[in-house]
Amino acid sequence: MTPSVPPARRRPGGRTSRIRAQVLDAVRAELAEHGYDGLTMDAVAARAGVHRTTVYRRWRDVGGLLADVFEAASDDDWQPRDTGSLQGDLAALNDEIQAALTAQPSVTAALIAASFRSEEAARAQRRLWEDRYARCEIVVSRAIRRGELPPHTDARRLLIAATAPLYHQLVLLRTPPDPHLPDHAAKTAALAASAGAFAKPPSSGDTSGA
Amino acid sequence: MTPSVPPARRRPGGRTSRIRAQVLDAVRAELAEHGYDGLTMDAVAARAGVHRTTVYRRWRDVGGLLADVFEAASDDDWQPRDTGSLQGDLAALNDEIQAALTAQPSVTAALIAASFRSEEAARAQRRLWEDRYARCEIVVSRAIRRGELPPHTDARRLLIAATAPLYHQLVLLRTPPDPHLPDHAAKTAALAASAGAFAKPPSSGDTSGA
DNA sequence: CCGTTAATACGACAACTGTTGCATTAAGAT
DNA sequence: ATCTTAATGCAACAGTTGTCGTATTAACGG
Repeated sequence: MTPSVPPARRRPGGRTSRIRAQVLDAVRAELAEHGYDGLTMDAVAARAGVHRTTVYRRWRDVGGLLADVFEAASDDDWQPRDTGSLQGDLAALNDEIQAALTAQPSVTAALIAASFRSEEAARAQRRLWEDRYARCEIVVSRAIRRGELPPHTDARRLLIAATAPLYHQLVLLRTPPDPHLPDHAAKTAALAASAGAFAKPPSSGDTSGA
Repeated sequence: MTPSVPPARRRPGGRTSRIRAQVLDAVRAELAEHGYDGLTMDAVAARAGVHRTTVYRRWRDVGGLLADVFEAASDDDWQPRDTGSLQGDLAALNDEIQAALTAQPSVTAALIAASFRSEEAARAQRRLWEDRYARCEIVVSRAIRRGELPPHTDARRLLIAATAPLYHQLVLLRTPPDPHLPDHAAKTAALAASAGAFAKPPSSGDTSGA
């Protein structure tokens, strides 16, 4: 019997995948245009040129649509820039975040907002965050290798400390973007990090790095 | 201290205010029970023991209900604790935030999530954030008075740096609560602050604080 | 090529959402 | 106490949302 086919689609042929692409494009477009509130199953189906029942049966509800969009979002080869310094890397990262969140319209911001509408979408989004922060950890290991940071620095906490203020201002507080904030948050986090604020005990059995 | 009558209600008598209280209680209860998605005008009216049309006419939609809840939330005398040190004050603040966000069920978390559903609710929430962060600025001025911080420290940025990681983890990333995070984030922010990371140029015409 | 059947389209339907006109209740004024 | 009318209750309505049975299309296998 089938050795390791993904448990999913039994007929992933041309039409099926074409309709998926049409529908996901429609979701992103509706999100960007009308925000999370304009995202109705009906509008998505109409824009995709597909019948309502097709969308209902394959994706069940708005949460299913969003989850699939998050799924598709991981399929890229993004990685953080290498600027040669920790502060520079964090600032470049923050610049990207600020640009993505303040674009008009911003699919990113709409996706974050929309993820509160369903548990399924929230799970998919959590996986995406996890993926992105994992890819960013190389920024920290590079800094350790350069001697900018003590070994056993907690990469995740440092990255969150550096990026959280941006999300807080733009997503939760919804204040207008501050052009200095990306640099400032990066600088603050780098300062605290080099002072050892994110040191963690070496994980047992791992006495010397690499 | 309300010398001028609010320009609003032409008949704020017993029944009107009683119904408002019933409805807002119902909103909070529905939010806590079923989250933002269970918050329907119909359910609120039913729980409040009020007719649907009454809710529709007075609050128009879910956004109006939420905005009124945010409005009512400012009517308290909350203020940050005074622990004697900057780090202690920030940690106490973070403990409160973490407790509010991880309560089961958490009205706070539900309100944040729900605020993405309407522009009106978002505005009301922005006013509430502004009010809370303004009340917290005394933490910074106390620290300056104690000599823990340089004068002209940017209170808002410091407070956001200290609290943002908590919101990021619990609201956006939705990771399980870390019991050490409140203290750690406070410690990190206090460290950066005392190193002058939040210094700002003295505002013109304000040469010496108070 | 043809047969099988998963995937989609279609149309009808119940349930829910929000609106409107009118009747009823009670707050504020005389 | 009585009057006025703002606020609420009531019932009927149109539009929307989600579901289901069935017909049609096209992907995969021979």
